[in-house]
Amino acid sequence: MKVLIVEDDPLHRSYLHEAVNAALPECDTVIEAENGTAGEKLARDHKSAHIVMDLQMASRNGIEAARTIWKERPETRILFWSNYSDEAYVRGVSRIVPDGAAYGYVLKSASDERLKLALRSIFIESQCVIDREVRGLQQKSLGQTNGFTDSEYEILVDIALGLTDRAIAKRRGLSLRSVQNRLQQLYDKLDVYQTAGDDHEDGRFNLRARAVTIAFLRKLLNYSALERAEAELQEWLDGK
Amino acid sequence: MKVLIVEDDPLHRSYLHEAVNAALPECDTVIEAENGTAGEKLARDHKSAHIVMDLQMASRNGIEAARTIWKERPETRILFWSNYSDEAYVRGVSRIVPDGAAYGYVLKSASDERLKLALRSIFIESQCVIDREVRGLQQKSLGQTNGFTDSEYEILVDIALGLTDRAIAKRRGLSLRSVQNRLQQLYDKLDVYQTAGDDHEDGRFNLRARAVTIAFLRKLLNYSALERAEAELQEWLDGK
DNA sequence: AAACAAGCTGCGGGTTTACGCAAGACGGCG
DNA sequence: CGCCGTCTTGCGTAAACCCGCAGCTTGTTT
Repeated sequence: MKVLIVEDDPLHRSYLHEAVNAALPECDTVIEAENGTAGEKLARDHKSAHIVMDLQMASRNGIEAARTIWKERPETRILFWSNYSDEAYVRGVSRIVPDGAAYGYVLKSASDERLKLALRSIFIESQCVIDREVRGLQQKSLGQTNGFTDSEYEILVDIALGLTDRAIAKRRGLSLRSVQNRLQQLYDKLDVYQTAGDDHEDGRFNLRARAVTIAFLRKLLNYSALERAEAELQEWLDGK
Repeated sequence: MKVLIVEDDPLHRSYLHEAVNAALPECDTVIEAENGTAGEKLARDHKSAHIVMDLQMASRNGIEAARTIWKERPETRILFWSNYSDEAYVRGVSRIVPDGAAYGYVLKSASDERLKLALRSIFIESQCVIDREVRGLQQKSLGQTNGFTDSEYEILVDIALGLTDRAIAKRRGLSLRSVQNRLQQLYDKLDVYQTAGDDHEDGRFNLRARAVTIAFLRKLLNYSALERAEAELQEWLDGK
């Protein structure tokens, strides 16, 4: 059995290496990559079936890498090992995991024991292991209550990118009014009004900008999500 | 000699601990804190004069902590040890360092050797040690060319928070038109137009939102800067 | 089939933004 | 002192944004 580790930080990488050795005696080879790009390449070359991967990496982040890896071989088992449980990450991962694939999401703050258990569960038993904290987010995020629909999230990303209503309409194939409808819906859910008007007339917020701010503060968006969205946007722009 | 380490990540913390021991034989005590709040408290209790600190921490980030520590005892020597050289961090640090204080900014990607050297330079020789990469940013950031004035940065933060022109005017004691002037200035510097109109009429951006996006992508803003700004805003709002 | 909820769309109007134009205000400089 | 560059402010306009109202198209429920 072979395990591929994809992780930026040398300290964390060697820690993972040890953890893998300790948890999986049946594993005879461990290979390492220090960024997403290298990770993809190694996964392809070695036909890796077992991967442990960080989400936040400079060159090409974990979600990007995982997507292309899973596209090539959907049965690959991936354990995401991340510092954060940003809703943006959780949503990003949920979007790309293939049907029936075994994967895991464990926080770096988890104990050695938990990490080892997760390694065995996923790689040996093919079971999904999602950190409790992440699980909670996932439920409320994908469930309708208090969560955001895909279309709501989509428009959130669009205004975060700085598109005008008109541009969004064109991009998503909607009328201007529909875009604005969705915006209102979004403003509602993000509670932009509460913080906005308050009592006085003066403390007003710019709804559109404020929505993005709140989304950021709530980690519904983060840098990596923005980066990804920006890349998609450019792609779309080039395709006229 | 006593050294205080303030760092989230246990692995990095113990690495730092070892590095300090190796680099500073004259150091007899090392104490550790795992977040900014605890760091402040320990610094106060122990009257720490030598601190190594991460910037990105969950509970209270390094900049916040450093500010209050320096406020109480400006001669404290602090070495910032960070993963990133976001312009937002660099600017944040430059703002709070007291006149003549010895401090350092070293990236986590630096070699053991560099870290040890920095430790000795700052704590023993009272010299400032700024990572080359960070230094570059600092120069161009604070120098006028291609850098952002304080007033430009200020208004960038304000729109990133989602304030309206009117609210900004009130907050900063300016007229509406002046606020809009500064916005235009900002749009210019951020090159919002280039990406905006391009050729066609359709691909238009919402300048205000786009400026924030670009600032984020360029790491002129980041989560921690936003968080800080939001806290200041709330404070201002409460003070009517 | 009728009833209903949910989403898309056009219309209209009130507000906010973006910005050109031009008139002061302030600080250096020859 | 007068000249000049930078910053501020008011006026005015065109565009973009926010949103209530109402008519339509769906898919779902009873």
